[in-house]
Amino acid sequence: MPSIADQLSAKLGDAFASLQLPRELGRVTPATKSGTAPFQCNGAMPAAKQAKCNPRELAQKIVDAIAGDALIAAVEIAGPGFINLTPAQSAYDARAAEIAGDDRAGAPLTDAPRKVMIDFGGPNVAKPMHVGHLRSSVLGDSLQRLLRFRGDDVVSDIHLGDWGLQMGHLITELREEQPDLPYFDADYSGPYPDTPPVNIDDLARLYPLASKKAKDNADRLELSRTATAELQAGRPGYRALLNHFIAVSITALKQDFDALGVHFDLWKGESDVDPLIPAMVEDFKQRGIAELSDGAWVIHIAREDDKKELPPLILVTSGGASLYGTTDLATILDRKANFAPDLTLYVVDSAQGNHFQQVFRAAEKAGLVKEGALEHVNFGSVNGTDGKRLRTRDGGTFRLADLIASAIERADQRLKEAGLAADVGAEEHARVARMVGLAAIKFADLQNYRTTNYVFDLDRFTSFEGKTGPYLLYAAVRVKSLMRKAADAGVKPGRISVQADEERDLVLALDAFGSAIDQAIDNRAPNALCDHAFSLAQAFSKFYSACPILAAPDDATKASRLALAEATLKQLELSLQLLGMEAPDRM
RNA sequence: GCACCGGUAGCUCAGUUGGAUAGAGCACUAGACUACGAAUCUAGGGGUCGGGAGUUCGAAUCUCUCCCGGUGCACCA
Repeated sequence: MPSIADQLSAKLGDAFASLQLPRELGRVTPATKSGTAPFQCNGAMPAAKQAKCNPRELAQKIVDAIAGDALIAAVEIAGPGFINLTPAQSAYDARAAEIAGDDRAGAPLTDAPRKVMIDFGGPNVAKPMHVGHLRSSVLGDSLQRLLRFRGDDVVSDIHLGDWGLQMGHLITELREEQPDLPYFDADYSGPYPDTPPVNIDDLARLYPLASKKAKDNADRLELSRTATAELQAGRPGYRALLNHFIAVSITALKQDFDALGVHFDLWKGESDVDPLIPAMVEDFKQRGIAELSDGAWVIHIAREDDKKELPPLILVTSGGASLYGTTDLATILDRKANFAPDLTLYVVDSAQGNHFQQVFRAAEKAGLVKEGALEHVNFGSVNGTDGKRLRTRDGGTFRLADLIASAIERADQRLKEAGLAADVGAEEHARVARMVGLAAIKFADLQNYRTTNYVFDLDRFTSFEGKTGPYLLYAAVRVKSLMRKAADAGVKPGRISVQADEERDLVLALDAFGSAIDQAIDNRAPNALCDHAFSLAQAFSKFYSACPILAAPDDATKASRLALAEATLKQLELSLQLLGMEAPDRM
């Protein structure tokens, strides 16, 4: 059974179609104006414009066409031509029963599943993850959950940054520290040691050192460039080192992402597509896609109607090295061969807009993909309370691991202050603090539309009051507690009969689940689902305070209200899950 | 200079793709615990939607222009 809004849309669509007007104009949405009927249709006004007639008269014809329908209890025309709709009591009861009995809590599956590749996370082998990776990870993870839930075939790839100059930096800096390692001896014929010469802390230390030196020393930079080119040309010692770097890095990253509750299907990196590059470059040269310019092979991607001058994508540098545009193109080939996605989403910050425009155009020009099959899901920056990019006290970049740890610690404090999760044992208390801390930062991140820069304020995020992750967890925990009490009292959920206003409003909130998911997916922005989860929790709170359940006057009412509570819990937990959050049983 | 992303209540942010009197949370004011978890609920004050012009029955939303903040502009990723 579709949502009440969709059922009404179908009726109104029929009515518009019967008047030779576009069916889409019959779309019914929740009313924006409180105090009127719960649903509205605005289609009469654009239709009147199109048919050059009076909108109120046209609205009247629509109303006549739907007159007497069992689904609709009342219709009225208001203002310039709004059609306000009140569904029949039976529609609420039936829809509530449907949601209560549905594992998907009323959210439909897509009827046109796609193959979607989603590229997010994108951590760097050379550098520890920082705040910037938080948004990509949290947003990308929620998107993959949403797409899968709606029925698409999804593959996620972390797309590790393990190629290019940064690797040259690591190699040359390690060489300065430990020149006697066999990896640097060009005459050494192997085998190389199995034990890595560095740990994750070494990697985190070496890269900034080299990067800083190279910044004001051209010779030092050249050293790294040469090493990069040698690595890419296949120098065995450097390849062996690269493998160590990647292995050490992945071990650490897996811990971080497990802790964050974020999953990737593929742990591929830029270096994985290196074998594809020579043939790809050769193909581009032969087909005239790539051209020689200042000693470099480039792909011109500017178009005549461009408002700005777009620089070409550099495929091969004059030094013979490939850049990240090169590996991105090769990655598109690799994914095409292994998965053939209909759509690829790149969840990467807005600053890289130019780069993706270059890559997408180059890929289209080379005929690798259909137009529109690649999409940059861009997002804004994370700022401190001063409005500038989040920094540590001494001005350094904020490590993601530290950020998460402080959120969990703050959540722990909050729980203790409120006397929550007090009698569950130390281990369970720590588990609850983790869930609350992660919910705090994930919800805070996702509730903003992705392109806005948002202010990171841990005190606000970890509050149990207001529009926060912890509040939603609390709301779910409260319903769980209610369900246990009901079980103890022998009350069982039963047939739903919507009576009170608060019950009706709760059903209306439940009814909007599917459209919230659609909106989140269509905009590639889960904030629509955050809004839904919050308004559902609010609708439940109102219902909860206005409509006693276990103390209801009769058994039928108890059973009906308990069924509503159960349906709410199911949908709330599903929503949280799609946002990458999890509620404990008690806290 | 050019381009991209922003500018909405004191603060932090939504706004279903052009609809009705622009919403939420926090903060503030006043109420409600002999109460299924009051971390809740009820009511209230608070706005030149950055400025201006245009498109039309109707604009926070579309077009143009200007102002402010952030970001990016061939061999880093």
